[in-house]
This record gives sequence, structure tokens and C-alpha cells, in this order.
Amino acid sequence: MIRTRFAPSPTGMLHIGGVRTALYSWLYAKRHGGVFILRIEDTDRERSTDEATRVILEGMEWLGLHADEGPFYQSQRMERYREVLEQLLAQGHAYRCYCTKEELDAMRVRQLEAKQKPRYDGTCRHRTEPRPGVDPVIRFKNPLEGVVVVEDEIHGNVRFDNAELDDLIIARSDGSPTYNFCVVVDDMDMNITHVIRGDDHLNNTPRQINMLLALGARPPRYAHVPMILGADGAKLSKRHGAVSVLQYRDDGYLPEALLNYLVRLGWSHGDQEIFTLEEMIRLFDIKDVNKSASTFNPDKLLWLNQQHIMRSTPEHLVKHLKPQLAALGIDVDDDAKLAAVAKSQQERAKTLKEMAQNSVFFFREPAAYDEKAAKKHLTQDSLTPLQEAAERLAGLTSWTAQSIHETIQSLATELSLALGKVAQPIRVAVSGGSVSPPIDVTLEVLGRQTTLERLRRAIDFIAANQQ
RNA sequence: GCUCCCAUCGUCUAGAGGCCUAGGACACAGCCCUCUCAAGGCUGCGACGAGGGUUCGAAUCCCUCUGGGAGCGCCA
Repeated sequence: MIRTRFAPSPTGMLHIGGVRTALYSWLYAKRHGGVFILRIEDTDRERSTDEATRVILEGMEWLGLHADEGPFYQSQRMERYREVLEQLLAQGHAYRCYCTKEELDAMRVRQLEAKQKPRYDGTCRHRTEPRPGVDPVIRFKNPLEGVVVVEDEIHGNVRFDNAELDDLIIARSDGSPTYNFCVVVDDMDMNITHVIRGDDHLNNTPRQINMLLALGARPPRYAHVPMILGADGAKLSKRHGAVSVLQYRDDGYLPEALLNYLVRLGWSHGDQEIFTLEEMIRLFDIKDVNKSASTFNPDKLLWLNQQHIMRSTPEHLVKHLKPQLAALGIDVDDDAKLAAVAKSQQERAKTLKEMAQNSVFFFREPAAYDEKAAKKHLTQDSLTPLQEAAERLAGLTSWTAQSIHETIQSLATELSLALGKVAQPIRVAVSGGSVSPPIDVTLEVLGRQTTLERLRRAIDFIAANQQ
């Protein structure tokens, strides 16, 4: 049974880099009928925040990356870590180190100056007596010789010399366990079979393998996925506008579109660009993931969002459109009308937010006409077409896009006008601007009464402007 | 500095020795379609980092260099 996990730490906002790792882990588990686990790595009580935890939980929920087990919190497993710490100490795989921070800092400076890699020199390895006045940390006794081979699903075999590694701290002087140690204990206890994470962790892996081995556990399979870089080529962070994943929700992105974008960053299936969630699960394989880092491209995400909007059912769009309309102060319960609006707009909106903004006129009379649009289309010349249109539309027996279209079309023909000369004034009259779905569809969705009211108002507007 | 990773259009990628005058997508430009905006169609622009090998033949294999990234915390 395949068991994967996503283990974010709530010290920063969950951003797209994290989401992609989560997605890969989730897809891998789903693809193989395995289990996906969510684990919150909050051992750093200083920097962890409830807000960040909330974003992780809410983000995963919004994306639909549901965990089969968890969320587990490392902060609630302290007892277990202490137990394993004791075990390591008792077995001689770990020792107490009484070197002070000041001594360690000095050592680091010295090594850096000597152009060496900064690392702990093992001073306390053989210390038998405590040092008065110093609360010791606990270090893992890393093997001094030999090599560790990380058999990575993406990078292949990566070899590390134990001589390059030092004895890392696994418990702070206050007794609390550190990240690299907790990860090892958790992955072991939770029977994780595949660790899928960012390749910034590749360097930590040999130490983790050594600890696993010391604990008598069998290391999991590893897959270090390439990172997502900012436009400047550096690791994604706040200064790249690496915003919370929830920002994408608020900006009107469909979760499946974001997932689609992310899955294609570092992975591909021939020339296919658009994937449904089902296709991702069926086609994704960790072995097909690229080795090289990639750069986030907002334009392509936007395009994919539009593609997914176009392919969605109106009903699905309604679910995501409602909050966007609500943000504009429009609370509508008429799902049928909302669906009709979504359907009319889905081919011309890149985001749901944009769709909402462009759909306000369906629910609320425009406060004012767009100045340029009014100047161009609500003119003396359009008075007759508008009046005629109002009259004929008022007399229609059935209010459908087709009958409306025929009415406007024949009106234009009779007046020897291009269709645009009739349609545009009507568009401005009912929507307030020069952009909307096809005029027949727009009027149909708007309804006869509202249409006639707004035509009337536009006619009055032109008349008033004349004087 | 040391260790590790990576290297095809501006960006995401296809390519696993001959199918490559390197394909697709986003973006950009032009044209077509058209009641607006879109969508769609067509065309254009545009890349194998450099140098050595191996081979009849290399984007594909090997080496060196260069460039980029990551790690080297009592952060995760």
C-alpha cells in the first residue's frame, strides 16, 4: 500500500510551490490507490502561526486535496519524540553536546574563513561528564565513514560521503526536538512509503536515512521534485509575491485550473495542456517529473483558468461565481438565473472575479453609462433604432434569444443599418457599457421587463442630452 | 568557500542516436471570422549555454568549462 504525505510547516503562507508538492503526493497516492496523509510540522512554536495553519487547511480543502489521514500535528507528538530521543541516547546513536551557541558561532566563522564547509567538529562526542551551567542539546551521531546513496525516483542515485555530514542537533537545549528528527520519526511511525518533497530537501536526505537506519527502520522511497522559482530565478518567497494559495481563490481562479497549471510545471504528457482531475490521476507518474526547476508564469495560469471556465458546466461555475458576486454586494439565490449568466459569460471571462464584475448589470441597474460608450452609441442616430426595438420587443410573443435575435436582425435590415448600429446602442442601454455577451442572449437573461425599462431610460437619456 | 542538484524558444515543455530544416502551449505581432468583448482558425517571431570526445550519424551518450539553483541554523 502506497502511503504519501504532505508536511508543510505553518511558519509561512502555503504558496503554489507547496501546493504543487502536495498535488504530486496526492496524485501519486490516488493513482496507486494509496493513502495521502497531511501532517503539520509545527515544532517551531515561535514561528508557527494559527493563521498559517488555517491557510493550509482551508487551501487544501478549496483545492480538493483531501487527506485520507490527518491532519496530524507534530506539536502533539512530543512524548513520542522524547521516547525515541531516549532510545537513541541509550543505544549510543546520539549524545549530549555542551558546546555553547557562542562557541558554535565562533567555530562557524573560523571554518568559513578557512574556506571550509561549516560543520560541528564533534567535540562532545566522547565527553563523559556534563558541563556545569550549560543546558545541553542532543546530537545524532552520524557515521564518520562510508557513503549514503539516496535512490531518488526523479534524480536517480545521488551519493553523499558521510565525511561531508556532521552531527546534527536533534533536540534543542530546552529538550524540544528539531525538524530533521521529527520528520524521521513521523515518516517511520506513519509508514510513509514515498517521500515526495521539494529538492531543497535533497541535502537533508542522507542524514535522515542515517537516522532511519540507526532506528532500525527501512527508509522510504524518495522523490525530490524541482522547485518553482520566482521570475528572478531564486527560490519562491514572499518578495516574489508568493501569495497564499487562497489569494488565487479570491482572485477568481478555479481550483482545477490552478492544479492543472501546477501539474504541468515540471511534468507533461505529450503535447496535452488541459487536464481534468481524472486525467491527472490517471496519467501522472512521479517518474515522468522533470529534474530542472521552473518559473511561475501567471499568463499561462490565466489562460488555463479561462480554458477551464469555458469547459465547465454553468452549474459548477455558479458555485464559484456566487462568492465573487457577493464580494460586489450582490447576493442572489436564483441559481437558474446565475447559471444562465455564467453560461453567457463563460467564453469571455478569464477569471470568476472578472465574470462577476462583467455580470453586475444582470442584477443591478448600472448607475451610469460608460462615458465613451454612451458618447459613441447613445446618440441621436440611435434614437430610432432604440425606440423601434423597444416597441417590437414589447410585442414579442415569446422571450427567447432566437426571437430577440430575429427581431433585432429584421429591424436592422428594415432600417438599412448594420446589425452593430442597432445592437450596440441596445447593449449600452442595458449593460451600461460596450461589452456584454451576444445581445440576444443578454436580453433573454435580463428579462423583458428589465430590458424595456433600460431601453426607455436610454431613450430619455438621449432626449435629455439633446437639449 | 564546501557539498549536492540542474541546463531545448522570454516562459512551460516534446524529444530517451538517425522520424529534427527541433514539435506543441502561453505571451507577442499580423490576418480571417464577427452585433461588442471574447472564443476559434491561419501566419509570423523565437531555443538545443560553450568546448572537447564517442559514433557512419548527437539536442539526445561521456568529459571539462560556464551559467543557474539549493543546502551548510538550538528554521522548517
